[in-house]
Amino acid sequence: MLDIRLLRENPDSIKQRLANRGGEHASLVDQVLEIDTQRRSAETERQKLQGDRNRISKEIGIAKKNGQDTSAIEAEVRGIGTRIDEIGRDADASDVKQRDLLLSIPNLPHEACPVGHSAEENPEVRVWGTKPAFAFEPKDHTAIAGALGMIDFEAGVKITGSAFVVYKGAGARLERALINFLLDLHTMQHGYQEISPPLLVKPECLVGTGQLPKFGDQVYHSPEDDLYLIPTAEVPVTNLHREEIVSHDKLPINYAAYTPCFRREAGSAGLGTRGLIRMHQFDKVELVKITTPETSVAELETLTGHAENVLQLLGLHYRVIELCTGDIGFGSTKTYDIEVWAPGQGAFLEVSSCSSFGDYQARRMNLRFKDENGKNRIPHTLNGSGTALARLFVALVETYQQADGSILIPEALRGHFRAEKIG
RNA sequence: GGAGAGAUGGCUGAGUGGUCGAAAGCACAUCUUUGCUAAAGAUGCGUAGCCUUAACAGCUACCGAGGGUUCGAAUCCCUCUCUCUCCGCCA
Repeated sequence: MLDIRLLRENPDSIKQRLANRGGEHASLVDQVLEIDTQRRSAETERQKLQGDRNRISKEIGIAKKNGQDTSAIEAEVRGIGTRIDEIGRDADASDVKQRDLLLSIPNLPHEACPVGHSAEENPEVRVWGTKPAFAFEPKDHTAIAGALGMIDFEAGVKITGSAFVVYKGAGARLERALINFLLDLHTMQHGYQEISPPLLVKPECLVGTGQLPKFGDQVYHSPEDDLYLIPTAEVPVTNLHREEIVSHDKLPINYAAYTPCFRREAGSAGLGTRGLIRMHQFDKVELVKITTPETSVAELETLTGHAENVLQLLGLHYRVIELCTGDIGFGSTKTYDIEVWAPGQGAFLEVSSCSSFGDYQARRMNLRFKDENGKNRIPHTLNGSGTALARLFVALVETYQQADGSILIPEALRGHFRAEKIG
């Protein structure tokens, strides 16, 4: 959520920066400002009337104590009360409307975020490693894992539906080894505290991180309980401190959480046609940071480095790209995507998206921190995948496939997998 | 699921219709004093909004949440949420 004061003071520069995202946001800004004017005038009027009522009511109390008749003055205050109700309804309605509008305006891209219209204009930041060479034609992960009995795509469809999958045997064990490897790396080497959150959350949490109200159709919902299945651990973990004022000496807060993630992927093309690449349910280890505004830019680099370290340790070729203003997410100010090379696909797959949200999420969830001077300020929130599991699985299987159809387990993972190869 | 108790400021805890945004204590901050590593005193010490300002100040709202009664609600009524205790059930 943007600060209404920023909008009041610099509406034109806000519109300009939002325009870099593409899409039509200027009229939303105008609407908010119009409502804001109405809201404030109603609010001022209401408060003046409330002040009148308080003062006169106090006089009634005193008069009654002195045994005086107060019926006339009571009638007067009754009239004020009616006015307060009327004006109050207007003020409250404007308030709700203003908040709704603010919640539907995306975040401002950071000054450092490259300006561009679409994914084609995302600059490549760096590349690590090289494409592995094969003495044979590398196979697709569905073929390799299928042959080894690691994944049963048909069973997933049978018990749930398309874009759900059943891991079996070495496949399930590889998935579990990866989870443990990632959690151990981030908690023991990178200094994150491990969190194991609920997978169902209240709607307020999704409002806090920005999925609601705009993207409700992408999230699974249980209407009986009004609970949502999390699309990412970012939601419960960032919301751990919703409505809180944390002390400055607690910052930065660093959390790592493994959870399954659930996404409806409504409107996504190609679902279920490419093995593990786009699923309704997938595992992910998520990194979340809450920082001071002064350190968030540097922390985004650190966070991205932690995610990259995963791929480096596993010996997987990857590149880092920065998303341009036309491609960054709704709440993000600046985003790096990490894409791992999958030889069987002949393509890079996005396994991590690392973003700084500035104060956008924190303002939505009323998260604040008390600084050294005792002032309440709004912290910055960041998150990044460290990393998504299904696509990491794909890259790993396709990169380490052998001519005989077996899969070599990279050195760093052997302690967790407890074997050197599959097949 | 059943029965009971409760929810007040960072914490403890008073307050059952009229200067209560809320006593007192603790904690915390600043200052003073004595002095020595502890104590005494003074002052300050919630959040948000509105209106203003150079700044201070002022006004309004908030005593779990929402609604109601009333000229006036922390206080009375209703609904909900949560916590605790006991019983039942369950992993």
